[in-house]
Amino acid sequence: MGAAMVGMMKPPEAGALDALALKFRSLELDSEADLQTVLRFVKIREAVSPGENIVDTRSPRRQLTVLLAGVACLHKKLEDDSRQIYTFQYPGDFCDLHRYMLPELDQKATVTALTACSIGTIRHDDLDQLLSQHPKLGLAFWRASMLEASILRERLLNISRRAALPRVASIICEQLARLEAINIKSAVIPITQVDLADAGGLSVVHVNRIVQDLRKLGALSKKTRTIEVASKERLAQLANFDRRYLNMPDLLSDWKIDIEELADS
Amino acid sequence: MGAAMVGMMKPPEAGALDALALKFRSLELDSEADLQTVLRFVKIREAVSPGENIVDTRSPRRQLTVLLAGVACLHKKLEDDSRQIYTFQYPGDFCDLHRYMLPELDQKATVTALTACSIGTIRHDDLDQLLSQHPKLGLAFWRASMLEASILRERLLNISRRAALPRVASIICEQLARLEAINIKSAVIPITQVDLADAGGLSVVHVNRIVQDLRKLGALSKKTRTIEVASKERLAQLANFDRRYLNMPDLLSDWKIDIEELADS
DNA sequence: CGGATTATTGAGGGGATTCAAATGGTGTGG
DNA sequence: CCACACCATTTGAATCCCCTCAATAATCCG
Repeated sequence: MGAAMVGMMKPPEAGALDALALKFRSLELDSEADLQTVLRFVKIREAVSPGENIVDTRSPRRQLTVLLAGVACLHKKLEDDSRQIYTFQYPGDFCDLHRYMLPELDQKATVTALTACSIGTIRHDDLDQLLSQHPKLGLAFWRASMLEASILRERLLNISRRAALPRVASIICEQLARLEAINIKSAVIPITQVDLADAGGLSVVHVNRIVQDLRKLGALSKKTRTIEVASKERLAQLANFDRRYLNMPDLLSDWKIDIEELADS
Repeated sequence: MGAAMVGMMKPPEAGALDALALKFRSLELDSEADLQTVLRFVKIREAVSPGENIVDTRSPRRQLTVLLAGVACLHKKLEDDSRQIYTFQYPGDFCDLHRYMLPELDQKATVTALTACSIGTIRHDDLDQLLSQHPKLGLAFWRASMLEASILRERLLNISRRAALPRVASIICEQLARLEAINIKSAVIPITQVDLADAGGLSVVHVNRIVQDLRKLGALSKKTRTIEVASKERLAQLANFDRRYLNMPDLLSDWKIDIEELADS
């Protein structure tokens, strides 16, 4: 509908940018004109298979990458070749904003597709122009970065101070909430136990035991070997999950919010 | 010198904003005019004693707080009243940017003075105007947020995947580098072992043992009971420290950079 | 069908925790 | 100026959560 409003011919890839448009709206980019302008600069790239890198140290540094479909993760390999997953990325998320603003940063951090993904790119040159001509756009990107920081803080807290079970439960809750926010209602989290381990700072073996505990406790489904949520409420309770750090509209949500938590703040 | 260039009377608190000016320059805010404009909107507040909150849930939500002198930390209390320190803050750092952009976020996160601090504030209303009239300012704040995210990622990685000794060593390295970046050359890190524990996700008892190990290994000074760096090189080596994530100019620095690390990236 | 990745289960070890107590340093007030 | 309280630091002992190692299913993909 957005595209129609500005009277453009629908391009063949119509719909491909819906996720990105939704993202910008959630970042409070109010101006429909600004939104349509930036969308026009997105080039849609070929699909990426699971396990392939979307952004790595060898990628050209002259463009911003946007995830349009699929699930990816930002991660880094350590000296002992263990892996830390910083964040999971969903349709609409920006993969490498840090490379645009602080190009010297995070040389080794890479983005890898976890499922089949499709991506778009915006040239850095174009972004320079867009930002100078549409200042509101900068504020939206800024919000995106702050949201990422908020997610990192929450994960830091979980890894640092919580036991394995609430930790794993929290990560699953987050993914569920983020999937909901982009209208993906599936109870299956498209993430392996290996990924959970690398994101949560646990061994795969222990994650497996925790997952089985979560199944016994009624939070996850016992029927599959995948991560399938059986009871969102039970999971959130075990995780002590407070989704406010994700800064999402409550519209779609029927999460239990702890009343006293709200009251004393 | 900056203030003189625009022909202003030097206010009584001349020099108080130097740290903030330095910060903005490090965030690549090139325009001296923009810089002077924003500095003019900073109100200097009274001093804050160690242990007192600079920003908490009861603070008015209508202003941005800037640390002008001293050391503070952004942290959050958990349900079991343990504490997670997200980041340490130094002169020039913004304490509560997140409250400006995403006011619903991180309700419970507070900023507390670790040493005697002095702070400044900018009203959110003024910030609204400043940002719309000086778009470059928004990019600088955006960079500040990305830098914070970078620091969070590094800490996440440390806590998640490294043993206690390199973990503690890394945190100390970071503080040393950040102090250097604002021209504070002291080898004493103004942080207690309790703070180190809360930042590193360790118990105080264990941090103490690690600190003693670091002293035996020649990284910290044996002469004091404070955290005093005896050998920056040794510490960085034990920490496997790569300061690039801090995005700092190398000007002031004589840190050893691992050559092969640079070569293969 | 074979190779690779993921999931699962068992056993044993270790790093960090918790509990408990003593020491040293600092500041406040009598 | 000392006494006392408070906090940070230090040390010891016992415990436990999670890890590593190892091996076996189950699943996916070409």
